Amino acid sequence: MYFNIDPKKNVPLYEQIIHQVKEMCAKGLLKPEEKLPSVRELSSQIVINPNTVSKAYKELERQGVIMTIRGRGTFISEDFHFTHDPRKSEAIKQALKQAVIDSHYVGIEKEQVESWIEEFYQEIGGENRES
Amino acid sequence: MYFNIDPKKNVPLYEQIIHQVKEMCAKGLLKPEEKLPSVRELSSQIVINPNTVSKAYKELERQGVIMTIRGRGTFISEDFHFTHDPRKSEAIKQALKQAVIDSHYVGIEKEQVESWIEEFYQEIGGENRES
Amino acid sequence: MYFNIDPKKNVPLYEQIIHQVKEMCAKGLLKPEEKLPSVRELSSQIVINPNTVSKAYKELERQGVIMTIRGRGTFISEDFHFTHDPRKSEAIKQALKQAVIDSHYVGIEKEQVESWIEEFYQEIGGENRES
Amino acid sequence: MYFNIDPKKNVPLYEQIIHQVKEMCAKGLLKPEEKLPSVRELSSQIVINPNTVSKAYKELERQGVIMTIRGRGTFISEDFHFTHDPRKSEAIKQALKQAVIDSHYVGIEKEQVESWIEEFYQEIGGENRES
DNA sequence: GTGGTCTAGACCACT
DNA sequence: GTGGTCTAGACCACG
Repeated sequence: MYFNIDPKKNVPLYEQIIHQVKEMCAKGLLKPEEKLPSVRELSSQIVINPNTVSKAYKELERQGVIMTIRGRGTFISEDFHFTHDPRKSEAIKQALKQAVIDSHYVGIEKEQVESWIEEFYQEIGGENRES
Repeated sequence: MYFNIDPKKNVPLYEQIIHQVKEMCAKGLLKPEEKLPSVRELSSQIVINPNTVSKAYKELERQGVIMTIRGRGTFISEDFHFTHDPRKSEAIKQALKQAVIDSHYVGIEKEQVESWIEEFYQEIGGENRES
Repeated sequence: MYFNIDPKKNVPLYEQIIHQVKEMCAKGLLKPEEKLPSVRELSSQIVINPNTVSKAYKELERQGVIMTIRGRGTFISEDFHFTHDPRKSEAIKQALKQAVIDSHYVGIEKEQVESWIEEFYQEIGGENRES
Repeated sequence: MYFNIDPKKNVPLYEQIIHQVKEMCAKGLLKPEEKLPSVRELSSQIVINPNTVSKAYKELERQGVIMTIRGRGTFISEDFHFTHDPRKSEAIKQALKQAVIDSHYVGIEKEQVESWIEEFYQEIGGENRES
């Protein structure tokens, strides 16, 4: 459970938390039913306001990635199932398109992008929670 | 020069303009030295505050994508060259990673992502301005 | 006496117990004077903190649904009578209104809601304790 | 746009706002594309913290009831479509069941409940946004 | 002007 | 101990 939060990034702190939790889940570093650090714990660990951590946890719960049990804490969902939201799907496609165009302007080759994609799927691979 | 701006998206309007200009350039729909609509023209065309268009143009100029000639108007740069900024490169890699993870949570298959990437490069295709 | 308690719900555990006891009473599955499991029994049966069960029993007793006889245990009241509290009545009306509005937003038809209501009253049916 | 918020209720303030907006929409008192009061406006009107109003608006947006346009304000969605979430559906059914059981304990007759339901649908009727 | 993010600190309900 | 709610007040990005 090591978080790497950077307040200098223009990505909101709570989103950085969301991203990292999802990444750790996807990579199998966090297993279903595993306990996450409590709001207060994590907030003091990464020196951030508890409300900010809470906001991230709430959003993760809304997405079905984690679940909270009253008085006991927060845990990785054991019964995650895909959303298949067409709006999100479209948003992701746009994000990919934008990344490709931006990469083109920075002089990154197509092969580089494809190898990155391959690399990301390697990291997830095999550990896929649905398998 | 058809812009597709949607104020309901959570992407800032000025960024949407930037994205679309860059996309059109990458696809060859806008050629070097081609004239862009004036701030006033564009702002009335897409019903938007002129300041917003101005902000987008300023940023595009800063990135070297377009250039303004006083009294003549705004044009696509003819001498654009890649930046190779390692920070931007890293940011793009992170964006790609996040898109891959998010797609995983929405139930999008690896093949779908790869086909999208291929599709985007097809669109840019032989029209690459520096080829 | 089968309880179905789910700590993942956002309904407090002690309220879930209260609901289920009242439901079983209303359906006639628990008859007046019938003995309830002791706090310890129930808390170990549904794997829950004894304090939580105790809290539920206290509230049920306050509402007159059950009664505790020191040294003998806890029993369903035989002399329950309606409260006719106008504030509770209003609260229930509001809850129903909210459920109707929410159902509308989820796309549930009026007929579905009415059939559910009918179903619930069927379950309570001729077993009404004061009939 | 009259809100009736009561801090003494045990329903959270932001939920009361959510309920009332949804109710006004369902009744046709708020039309699609209509502007809602700004966060600051509403918060000063009902003497509440802006963050609380913001939280309510965020949740309403998540549910697709309203939409926010950057720098312009918050508006009723014109393209609302049902969610058909089976989990929400089940939650609503449970809420209805609980209301029926509670009403039974307060001495409310079946006919009274049914007449309330009918009344609520009368208020919504005809003005249904999807018609 | 709009909403979005973050902080600091308080109080409460639940277990 | 846990998370949930609310307040007060600050700063920022966007239009």
